[in-house]
Amino acid sequence: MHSPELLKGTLQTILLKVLKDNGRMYGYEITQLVKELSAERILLTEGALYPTLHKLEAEGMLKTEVVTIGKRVRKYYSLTPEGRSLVKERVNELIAFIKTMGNVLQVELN
Amino acid sequence: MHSPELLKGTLQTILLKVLKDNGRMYGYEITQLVKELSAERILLTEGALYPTLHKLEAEGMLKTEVVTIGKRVRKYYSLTPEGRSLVKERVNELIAFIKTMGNVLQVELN
DNA sequence: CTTATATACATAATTCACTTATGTATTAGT
DNA sequence: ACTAATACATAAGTGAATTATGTATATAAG
Repeated sequence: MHSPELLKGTLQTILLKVLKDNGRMYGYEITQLVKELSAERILLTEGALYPTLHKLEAEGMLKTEVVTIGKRVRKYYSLTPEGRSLVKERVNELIAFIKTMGNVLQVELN
Repeated sequence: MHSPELLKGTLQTILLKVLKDNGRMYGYEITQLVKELSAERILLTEGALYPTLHKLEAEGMLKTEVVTIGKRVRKYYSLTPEGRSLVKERVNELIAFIKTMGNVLQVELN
């Protein structure tokens, strides 16, 4: 498990990017995918996940579609066009940040 | 300038690593070096810098030496042996985190 | 010579993205 | 029948940062 402090500031980027790569997904599904992609090292908490999804939706970055499976409700999220621009921005920002850290810490990152 | 949120959790690592690479340094000197190494993209604020240096000192990771230049006081910081182990840990932790992010976001980091 | 900027430290108040805790309800496995 | 997994949501609390403020010396510019 990575230090939660390091995770700070990366949650929006993660959500937007997995939605870009995988089309529409629902909250719980995202937690499972991120868990898998990170080899158990990033375990998204619901207290952070849902409020962030709601926020991105309120900002018009995500749109939702509620689907009922039996008696169970799933809320699918997908990117809006504005969300699509935001992903690129956020991912580039993170890559730039990581490169800067490489320079400051004088380490190779590959 | 990088998003301050991304910086969170990296400050201790930065301080420890520049002290490891450059021997003893004082606070203001660290801010200038980090500014230079990051091409103006990481500007350490005093409100974060000094309390963090004090905390690392209190934990026995750093030792200090006060030097008077004219009427000006400088507080030099350097790593203790325990600080030296901590740097390695912290840098490895950050590298691991960055690799995980690369996997989750499916991006190349070099 | 005086005014602004840079150097150099320090700490208190505030912010905000997260964690932790709690709640509700359905579905599947044993 | 019970437990764990699935699936959502929100309120309370935390802590590392930002912002603001304070003190003081040194230097450059006009």
